[in-house]
Amino acid sequence: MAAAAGVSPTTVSHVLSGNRPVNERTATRVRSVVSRLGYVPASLARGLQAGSTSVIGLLIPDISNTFFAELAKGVEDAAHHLGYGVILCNTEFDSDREDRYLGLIRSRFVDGVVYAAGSPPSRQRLDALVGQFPIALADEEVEGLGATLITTADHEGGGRLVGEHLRTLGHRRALMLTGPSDLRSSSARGSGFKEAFEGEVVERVGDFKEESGYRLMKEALATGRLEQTAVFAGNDLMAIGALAALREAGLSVPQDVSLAGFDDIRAASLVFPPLTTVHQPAYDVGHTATTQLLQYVARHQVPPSARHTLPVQLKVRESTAPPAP
Amino acid sequence: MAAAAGVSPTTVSHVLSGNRPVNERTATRVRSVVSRLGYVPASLARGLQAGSTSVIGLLIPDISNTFFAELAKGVEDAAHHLGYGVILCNTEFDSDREDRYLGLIRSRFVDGVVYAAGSPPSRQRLDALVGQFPIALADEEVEGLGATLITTADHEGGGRLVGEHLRTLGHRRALMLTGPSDLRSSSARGSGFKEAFEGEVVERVGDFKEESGYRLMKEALATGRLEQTAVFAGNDLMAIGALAALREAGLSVPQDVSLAGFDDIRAASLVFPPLTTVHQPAYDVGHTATTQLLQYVARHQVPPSARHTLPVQLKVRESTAPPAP
DNA sequence: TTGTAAGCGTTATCAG
DNA sequence: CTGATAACGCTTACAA
Repeated sequence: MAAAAGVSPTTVSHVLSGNRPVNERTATRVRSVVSRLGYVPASLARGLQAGSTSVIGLLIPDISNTFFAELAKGVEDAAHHLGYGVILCNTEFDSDREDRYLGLIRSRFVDGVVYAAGSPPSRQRLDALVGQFPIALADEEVEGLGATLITTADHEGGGRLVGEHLRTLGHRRALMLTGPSDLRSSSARGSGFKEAFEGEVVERVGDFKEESGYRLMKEALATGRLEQTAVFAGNDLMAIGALAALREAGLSVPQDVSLAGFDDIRAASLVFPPLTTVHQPAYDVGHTATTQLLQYVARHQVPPSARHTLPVQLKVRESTAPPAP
Repeated sequence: MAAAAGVSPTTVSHVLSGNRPVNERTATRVRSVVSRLGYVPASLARGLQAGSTSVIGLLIPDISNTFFAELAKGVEDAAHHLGYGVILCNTEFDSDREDRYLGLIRSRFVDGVVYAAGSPPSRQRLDALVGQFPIALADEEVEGLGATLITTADHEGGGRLVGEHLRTLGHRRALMLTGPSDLRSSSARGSGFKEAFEGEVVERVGDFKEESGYRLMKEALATGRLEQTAVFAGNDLMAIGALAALREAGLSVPQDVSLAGFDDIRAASLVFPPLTTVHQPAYDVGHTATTQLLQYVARHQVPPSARHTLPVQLKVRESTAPPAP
């Protein structure tokens, strides 16, 4: 490239970066050759020299889950806006896969990480990174981790909103279909709910997947007549599973039983009946986490501890109603 | 690192790569230092030396669209399986953004690209790349592009399936709410449909977004009584929009009008009534495109022209029925 | 205003 | 069996 323009690589570099003045004639000549040849500086070489890649990693368990897809969009938007690329690390809840990606991170292919795959086995793996590498936890916090940026929705507040809502409607006995008990997001939803509901709550533990909502609901139904008048599912996916089980059992929502979810994924408003749920700002979580992270990454600093809790919103739709008399 | 183990960098490299025999004692010592220090070779330096990054780019318009999210998952799975990472390039249908990402590609940050953002303005931008850079087109082909790998679902066949289905039910007049006319996928669905339907078809052109389905349906309804007994939307999103418009107009599906979509996104089976649609193997499209692409990338070859058309499947649900007598 | 040379952290080649 | 050296393609002192 330099040869083609009859100048040194240095000059080409400076023409392109504007890092030092270049004679206008020379610059023009260089630019014309650059565009004729379609030359673009090799980002690897540049990154090696600069000690940074302008790319961040996004670790999530499942990109086809609309919640994470929204979050990913927020991350990508923020990153793009600040001049960073995003490398997609889909773990499928698989620890081998997560390991591989953590390796990629430690090989300094990325300048920072937005970590949204908070399943517990991740902890030890993360430990090695945190404090030495810029990480922002999104959506899920990881217990016992050192200094980190944390951005989550207000899970506890959301649970509280649902609890109040059902109590106000007149429900006194509720069934909770929770997510994994070792996830803070899951337990926080539950504790918020129980605190506000004040009535009798029976818990069944699932895993945030649709199938577990279905199965748990089936099990609850199998014991005979359902004792509770309301069901609070740990997330919308589980609620949708529970809805199917309820329908199969000939129970109608909300006449026979009220049902509420969490997340407000797109499907929640599409099912019949549309689901009462807690809107979680997935996009904002991703966006905020990324903006926070990059603020430090750009200055070559390891981020400090800080927590951002984003507000949630109760969406009352048609799946909840007063209990049958 | 090398110093800490008392050997040369060369030896460290060989211990880690296994590229040449190393004395077992030396190797053990090196490995212990490696793990104590948590050393991982810098991928940038490695990539610079090797002339490849083991990362591919995935260009899509919108990761929060479930179709693309599924496709992305297929891409990521295939890539991961073959030892590649995926960098997420979400264009938001924005050409500036696409340009930035194409720049990233031309800077050789990636070894290849899966391109699934086939909006027409992309063509000239792609031209500069194709033939010099490994690209696989997924889901959407771009007209007039040179040698490329193309993987799409059988859009035309899918349209045909819907056409036959509606004709068999007894419909003779249909309204088509199409996607952008300059997308092959969209026009192919339409031509397949018209060919098989054999009846009278009125077309209205939208843009594959939910809102356009709603608007187009509204417009059709505004002209007075709907002349057609069946509506074929270019994709499920548009069908869901149309469904809302129909509902608002007091028309019920499928009693008053039959409605079919395309894609079989998750929401399609969740809406009420569940949508008759064409299942498009989004995951497989992504997976196939990536597998094909990497086959050449791994050998440092530019891929030849080849086309893979993946079969689609008609999912008959409750939104279609014989026309009212 | 421009060029030369060092160095970023690897791996391949060539020696020993 | 192991080490020195060059090279990957850039950017940035340092020189001219």
